[in-house]
Amino acid sequence: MEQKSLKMFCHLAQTLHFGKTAEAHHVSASTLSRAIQRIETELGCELLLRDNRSVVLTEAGQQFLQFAQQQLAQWQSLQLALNDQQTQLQGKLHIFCSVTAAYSHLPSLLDSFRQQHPLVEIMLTTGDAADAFEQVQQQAVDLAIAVKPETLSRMFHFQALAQIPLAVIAPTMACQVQQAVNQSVIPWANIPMILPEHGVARKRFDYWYRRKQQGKPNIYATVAGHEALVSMVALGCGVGIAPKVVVENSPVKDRVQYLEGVGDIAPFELGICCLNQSREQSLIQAFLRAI
Amino acid sequence: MEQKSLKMFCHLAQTLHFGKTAEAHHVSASTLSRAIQRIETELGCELLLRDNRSVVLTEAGQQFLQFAQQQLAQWQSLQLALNDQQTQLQGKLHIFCSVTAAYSHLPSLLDSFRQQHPLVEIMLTTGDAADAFEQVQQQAVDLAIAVKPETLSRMFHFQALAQIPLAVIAPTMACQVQQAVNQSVIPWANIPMILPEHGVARKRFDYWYRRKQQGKPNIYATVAGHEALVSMVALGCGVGIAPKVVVENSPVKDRVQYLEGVGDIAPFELGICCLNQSREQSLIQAFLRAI
DNA sequence: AATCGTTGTTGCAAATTTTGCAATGATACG
DNA sequence: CGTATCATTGCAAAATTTGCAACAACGATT
Repeated sequence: MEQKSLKMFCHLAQTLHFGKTAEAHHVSASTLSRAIQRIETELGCELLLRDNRSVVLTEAGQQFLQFAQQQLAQWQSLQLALNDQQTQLQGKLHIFCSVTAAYSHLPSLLDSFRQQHPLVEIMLTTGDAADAFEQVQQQAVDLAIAVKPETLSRMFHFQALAQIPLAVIAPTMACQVQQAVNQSVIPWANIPMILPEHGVARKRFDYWYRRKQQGKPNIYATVAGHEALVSMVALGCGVGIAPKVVVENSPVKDRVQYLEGVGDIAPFELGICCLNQSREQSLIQAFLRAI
Repeated sequence: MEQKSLKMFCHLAQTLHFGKTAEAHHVSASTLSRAIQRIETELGCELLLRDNRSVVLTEAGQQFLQFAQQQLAQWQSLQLALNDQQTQLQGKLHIFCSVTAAYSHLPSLLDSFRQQHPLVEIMLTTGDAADAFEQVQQQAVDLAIAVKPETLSRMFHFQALAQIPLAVIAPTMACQVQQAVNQSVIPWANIPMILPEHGVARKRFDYWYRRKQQGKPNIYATVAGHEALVSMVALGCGVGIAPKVVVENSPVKDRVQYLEGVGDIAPFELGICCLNQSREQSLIQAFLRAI
C-alpha cells in the first residue's frame, strides 16, 4: 500500500513528529520510520532531517510533499470520476451477522445502506458470533457485524456501532430457582447457572461471577447461542446471562425476569468488522461511511 | 510496489495479453492477473474485459490508463528533479566482489562508474564467491559481482556481464601427473584431481567428469578458492579446473598448462546481482545502467 | 463431435515482506 | 546525574505475495 506511505508522509510533514503521525495512522512508530526510510532510499535522498529532538523537512522533502499531495489528489479524483460514471455503486456485498446483532442493529443498518445504494446486492449470512471474524478472515464475507473480542488481530478493522447491555436473567415461573433468587441474600453457590459455552459472553460471565467471591458456580448447563440460553432459563433450569435484546425478542420473554442489583456486567461492544486490507474497496468504504 | 502494478497495467493495456505482459515484467501470469484484480476491487470497477479469447479495455480502464501514465510520469519527473538538484548522485555503495570477478571485470566496471558518478563512495569487499549472494541477501552489501548459480532465488536480480571460460590445468614440471596427462589416452581414473570444494565450480567439475564415464575420480584434494587450486596444480599435486582469468593472473602461471581437447566445460556466467527489492534505489539503478 | 492448444483464473504451500515489541542510543530537562 | 522523550534497529511473528499446478472456457483442428 504505497498510498498509505504517501498519506503518512503528508501527515508527518505537518506534525513533524513520528509518534503522533504513527498513532494517527494506527501503526507503530517503527513502521512509520521504516516507511519513510523506504521512500528515502528509493529516492536516493533524505526527505527529513531527524536530529533526535526535532524533525524538519529538507528541500527534497518539500518537493516530495508536493508530489505526494498531487498523487493522492489524482487518486481521489480518479475514484470520484469512476464512481460518478457508474452513477451508482453496484456489486455484491457479503455480510456476516451474528445472531445477537441481527436482532438489534442489522435492520437499521441495512435500511440506511440500501437507501443510499439501491443497486448493491446484499448477501447476508447469519451464524454464530464466534465465526464472524473467521468468516471475514477467510474472505468468505466482506463485512461482519459482531461483538468485539478482547483481543483483535491487527489484520482487522473494527468500527464500533453500539453497546449491547447484558443482563442476569432468572425464570418467573414458580420453581426452586425462582425461590432462591428471591431471597434477600442470594446464595449464588447453590443456584444452578446456565453458561454461554464460549466466546465473549463466557468471558463476561466468568468475570462477573468471580467478583462475587462465591467459589465455583453451580453449573447446570453450558449452551451455545444466546437464544437457547434464554429458553433454558425460561424453563426454570437456572440463572444465566444474556444480551437484553435477545431477551426482548425472545418468544419466552414473559417467562424470564431481570435480576437487578446483582453486579454490573460490561456490555458487548457491537461493531462492524472487515479486513484492514479491504478498507480501500469502494463498496466497503461506502458501507462503513453509510453507517 | 504499487508502482510496478501501474507499469504492468500500462503494458497490458497495450498488448492486451496477460501472458506477454507477465513475461515482459518477469512475473508469472497469475501474479499479473492478481495485481489487476487488486486494482479492480480497490477501484470497485472492472478495468479489462477478459472473455477468454481476447482482452479489451473498458471505459474505466481507459481512464485508469491515463491516470496510471500520469502517476508514473510524475514519479519520473520527481526523480529527475531531485537528481538534478543534487547535481550528482552521491552516497555510499557497498559492493561485494568474488575473487574471480575481481581479476576479470571489476576494474573496468568501477572505472566507468566512478567516471560517471565521482561523488559516490564505493566500499568494496572481496571474498569467497559462494558468499556473494548471502551478503546481498543480508543487505550487508548493495551489489555483488559474482558467478550465477544454477538456481537463483527470485529474490535476486541478476544481470549478466560476461562469460568466464574455465580450463582444465595440469602442472608443467616433470612429475607423475605431468607424464600421465601426456599420454595419448589419458587414464582419468588414475590421475589425482584437485577439486573446488563447493560452489558453482564444483558443479561444473562434477558434470565435466561424469561425462568421461571413468568411474569415480581420484581425488587428491579439495580446495576452497581458485587461486589455491591453481597453486596446488602448479606444485604437481594433480589436475584441476579453474577459470582462465585466475590462471592468467596467477604468479605460478608458467608452471601450469592448459589441457586441450579434454571435453568442454560450460563457462561461468559472471554478472552483477542485487535484491530485486533494491532495484528502485537510485544509486543501484545508476550502477546497473552504468555497466 | 472429440481432442488439442491457448489463455486467464484459482487453491495452496512456500517465499518474501512488513510489522510491532523490546532494547538502544542520543539528547533535553529537572 | 538521573529521568523522560523520541527516533531507530534487531528480531521473531504475522501478513502478504508469488509461482506452480490444476482448472475452466473456448476456438481450432482432426
